[in-house]
Amino acid sequence: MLAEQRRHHIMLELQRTGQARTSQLAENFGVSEVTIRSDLEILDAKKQLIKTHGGAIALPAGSPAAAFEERMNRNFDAKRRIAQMAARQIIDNQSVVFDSGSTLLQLAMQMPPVTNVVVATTAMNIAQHLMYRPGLDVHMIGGRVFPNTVSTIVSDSDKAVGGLVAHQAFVSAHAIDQSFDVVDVSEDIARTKRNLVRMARRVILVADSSKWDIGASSKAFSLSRVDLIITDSGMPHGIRSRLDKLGVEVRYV
Amino acid sequence: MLAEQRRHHIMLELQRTGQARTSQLAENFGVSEVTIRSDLEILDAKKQLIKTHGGAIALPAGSPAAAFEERMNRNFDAKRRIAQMAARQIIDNQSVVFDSGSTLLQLAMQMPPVTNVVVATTAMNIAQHLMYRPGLDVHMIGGRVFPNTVSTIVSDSDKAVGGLVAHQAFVSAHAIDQSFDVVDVSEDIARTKRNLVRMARRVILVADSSKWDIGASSKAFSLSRVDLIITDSGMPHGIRSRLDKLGVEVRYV
DNA sequence: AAATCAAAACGAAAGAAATCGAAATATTGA
DNA sequence: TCAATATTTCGATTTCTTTCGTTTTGATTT
Repeated sequence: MLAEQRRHHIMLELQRTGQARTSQLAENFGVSEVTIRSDLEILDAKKQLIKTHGGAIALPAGSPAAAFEERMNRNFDAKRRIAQMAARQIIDNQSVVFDSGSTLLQLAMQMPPVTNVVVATTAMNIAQHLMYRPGLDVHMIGGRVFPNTVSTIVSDSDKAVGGLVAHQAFVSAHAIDQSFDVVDVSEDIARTKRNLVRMARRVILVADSSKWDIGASSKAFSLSRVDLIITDSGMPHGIRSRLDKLGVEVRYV
Repeated sequence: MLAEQRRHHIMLELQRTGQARTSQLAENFGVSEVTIRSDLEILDAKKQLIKTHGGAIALPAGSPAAAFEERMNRNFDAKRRIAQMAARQIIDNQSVVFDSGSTLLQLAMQMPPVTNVVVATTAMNIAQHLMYRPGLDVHMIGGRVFPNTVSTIVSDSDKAVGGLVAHQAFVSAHAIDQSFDVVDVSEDIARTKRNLVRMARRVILVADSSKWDIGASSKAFSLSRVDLIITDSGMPHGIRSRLDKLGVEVRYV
């Protein structure tokens, strides 16, 4: 049986029962568990299922918002620690820009009490989390709404927040490729991140270690444009030594 | 059963009954209570439930969101009928602007299937309702976020959607005073409505009859600027006869 | 209020199952 | 055949789960 066909059958099984165990699938198809795991990883990357410990579960039915919630849980612990460290960078009387994404939502949820801070964001869920907090002035950056991340696509940063120049921008990465460029799945999203970066004097990148050395189609900006990288220490050794030589401040949590 | 799926089922049980006991869950899933407790701890850390002695309870409904729900239910039937009529004004290949508020959210929820329609709105809840719909291009109009209505305050319409000129604007009223001006509680909100109206060639006002002949501090715009008023017939007779003489098209639902 | 008691929760340690990384081997398609 | 892709093997690591003794909690009684 061809690999592609086997993956299709995995999807069928998953749609039938809602879950599938690695061990079970390996036995059924007569291949090793490692092979099944790589199948699941591929299907997960295509957002056709959600890989879990021991197997995989079907995507939550209906709302893609539920799917976002599920993805929020991935690498949750690393994201939380990264967000905690990032939150400490925010001080009173500052204006900050928040990108969208699960790590940034975590950051919003962990934000310490501050006074007179302006937050501008493209993410609706972040705006809704922060808008009731005292001491915060929350601005939604307008643009076309992108359902996957519940956030807006920004075409031109000048018009974004009336020419606001922020002290700091907190940006996440979908992936970081071999030449140390922050890349994303579409030019729209890449351009948005590029514009957010342009809005701030200091750029802080938050990225858990699963993002390193992965390619994607559209370049957003180079790591050299970043002032501080907050990540966890789970990336391959080669990456880490190159990163330390780059001259950008890196903090491992 | 996979661990991840068990946690999902715990959430379902919690949403159904509002609470769950550790002992009960352990028995149902056939695992030890320690395992259930670790599940609850993980879910608690993700703020999906609140762990208590003996089990867990569902998250309390957010108070400000609940207040909006409350407003939504007031005069619900009239709002729904008004929204239905308003929805019929939207046709293919148009661009429309939606104000925020409960009647407009109703309108978004009742929107018929259309193709190639651009919707620009200041209301985050409306944007989130519409963003998954095919045939729609949803734009969030940026600005400072106003918690009461979960929407943005627009300071300058020119910068709002890159100079978008819409075919129609659907605007709600907080109140309409004796001189037939649409008025609101703050200058910020009034200015926002004024800007939305300015963005469109045709203005449609949706207002249930409880809004008539009530004063408020800040004028948004005059009724003479409106092309079509959709309301129910519950207002005082004096108002209605004056309204019919105004020269603006009025539909009663 | 203070004392009491059973149920529940916690901590640590250990066992089992599953995953990951890397290198070796097999299969496929031009 | 060659190169690219798929698959397996194997040891190290992580995650999940349970057991058991101790501590905490919440309700009841004094």
